Amino acid sequence: MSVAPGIKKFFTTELLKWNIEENNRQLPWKNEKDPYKIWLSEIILQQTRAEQGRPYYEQFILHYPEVQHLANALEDEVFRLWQGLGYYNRCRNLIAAAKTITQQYNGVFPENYDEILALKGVGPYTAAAITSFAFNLPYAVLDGNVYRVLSRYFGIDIPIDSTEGKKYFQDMASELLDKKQPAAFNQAIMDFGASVCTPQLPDCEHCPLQSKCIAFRQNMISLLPVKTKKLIIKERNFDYLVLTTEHEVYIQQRSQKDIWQGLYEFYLIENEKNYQETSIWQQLKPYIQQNIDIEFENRQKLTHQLIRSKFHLILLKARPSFLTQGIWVEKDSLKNYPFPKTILSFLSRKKYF
DNA sequence: CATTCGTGGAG
DNA sequence: TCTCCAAGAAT
Repeated sequence: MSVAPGIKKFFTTELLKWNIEENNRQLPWKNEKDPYKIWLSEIILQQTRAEQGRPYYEQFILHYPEVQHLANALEDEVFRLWQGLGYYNRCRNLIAAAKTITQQYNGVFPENYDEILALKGVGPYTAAAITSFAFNLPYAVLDGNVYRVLSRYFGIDIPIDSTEGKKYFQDMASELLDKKQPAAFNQAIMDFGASVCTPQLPDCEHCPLQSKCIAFRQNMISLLPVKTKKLIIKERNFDYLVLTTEHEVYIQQRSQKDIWQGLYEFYLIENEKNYQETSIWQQLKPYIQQNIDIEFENRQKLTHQLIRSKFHLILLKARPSFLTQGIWVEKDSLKNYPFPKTILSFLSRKKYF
């Protein structure tokens, strides 16, 4: 890192000063020292805005005040609490890690970096956050905020989504880290990125780092950080057969390896121009009492996908014998199962359920 | 190493 | 309506 020492010193000093003066953001996990609660908040906050994650964090703490409560909970119940947060693999890993801590570590949260990193769902960022916040160990966090702040202040145009960029910025963050107060430094740089050095329209006017910020001086703020990869949006068409009998509905749990893993849904036919030409429809035909075609349709824009879902409400005379992968549940008990937003928006109309 | 995983806020 | 992207990790 060929930067004048004075520039680095200025960065750390001003950042910590800013943190003391402007640290008035009231978030429940702020200044928390319990590693369990820090871990929980960090998993919830991965790729998630603080205000979106906050109510989930509060519910989890309420239901599972200690790690063994989480480890012993029913999986569907935990997924119900996670419902709506997205990235459901985090939830599965959360449960797995809770079991590891409870069983392998006898309920005591491990205190060193490598053991914490080995927990399911914990990567370099989360391990650094937990060790620094809970135990004040000198590990520098590297998240979206840190990439942005460092790339702008030091004027680095190495793509942050490249292998080279990851190593470069991690080394830089580690070097800048105030080893005497890693918790405060990590907290400061992330808060600063979230509230001053924001992705769009950063508040350069009131920025304490402005005078030495390369991006500001060279009018490069909007160009940094650099990313190379472009998002490719995949389009998918879902036809949901909402199979019902008089009192029951057929639902099935989504398998791994795809979106919404672990959540439930109705019988799904994907990417067929006409669902009534499928073999499953031919099998269903003799059971059908009433078919309300395309009762409800919606589009869900995901980060990497555009999903168009059509819901076909179908009343059957009886349970077909060939549907074995899912379960039949009382219409009233649907609220006990976790569903993706697309399904919930259908259910929320409460016209039939 | 490139791809994939949700949802919602903001401009 | 469209785009970006958020306290990243697993595969």
